Amino acid sequence: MPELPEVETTKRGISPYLEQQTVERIKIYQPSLRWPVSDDIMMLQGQVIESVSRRGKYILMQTNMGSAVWHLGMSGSLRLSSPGEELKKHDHVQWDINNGWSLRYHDPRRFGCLLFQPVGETLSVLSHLGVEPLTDDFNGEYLYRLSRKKSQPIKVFIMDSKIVTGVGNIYASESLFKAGIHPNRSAGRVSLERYQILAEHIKQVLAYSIEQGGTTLRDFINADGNPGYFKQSLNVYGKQGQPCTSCNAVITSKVIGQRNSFYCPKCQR
DNA sequence: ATGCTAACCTGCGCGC
DNA sequence: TGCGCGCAGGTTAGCA
Repeated sequence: MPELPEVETTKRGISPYLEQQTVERIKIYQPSLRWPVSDDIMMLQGQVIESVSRRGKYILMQTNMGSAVWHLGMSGSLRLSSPGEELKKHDHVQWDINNGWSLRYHDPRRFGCLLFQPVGETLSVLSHLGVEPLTDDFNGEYLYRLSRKKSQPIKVFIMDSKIVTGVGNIYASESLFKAGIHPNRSAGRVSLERYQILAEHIKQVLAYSIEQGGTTLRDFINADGNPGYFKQSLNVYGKQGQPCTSCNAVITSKVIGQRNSFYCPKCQR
């Protein structure tokens, strides 16, 4: 489920119920996530959540005793539950909040994580991240500069979190389609002009999806977590065998950098 | 330094 | 209905 827009939507949905509230109790039902949930996380019990923020696809909850760093992996979700709600299969972590709500982490595949970050430290998973795609630091010049002499496919390049964080498999395919760039083209052989166009499309597609996700915010607490908002605006993702919306050529799928990739062989060069 | 692969897991949909 | 297979929105560690 989670690409950057879903993570941002989650953050916006839960933060009003968490910020300036006290974490009364933390329950770990399944510590075996991508990395084991450290006992240190228990230090956050009794602490006030000063802020909830997002970095790439990570959600950070800051207190005076340190921060929780969450990642939703492929199948994770963070949502609020009310006291009576029974625990579901794959609910791995629960934080009881002093306002009566509980924060639940649910993740069938357990590719996500909950890490403890001490005050004054930055975990390596965060310190290695590249720029945020929705800031001015992310632009065509930036991509052009970092891609020189890189022979890897451009799709792999823009999905590299050390370069730019938060561009997942769906939006990589979609933005390359909009920019008319073949996903297999060498990153080092794309012009500045085309990188400028690509950067704009990445920003647009992410911002648009966040906007769409925002429409489900009002029922976020009880949301089943699958708004499906992006489905109708997809041009190539999952559309192999179907005609291109622009030129009618057949959309192709191909594994690039271990991930299935979708593109129009005619529009994208 | 850089680049590629394997690995972590469960659920779902499809073909037989 | 049931079973086996392939595939899935992510990302790091580790090896070549």
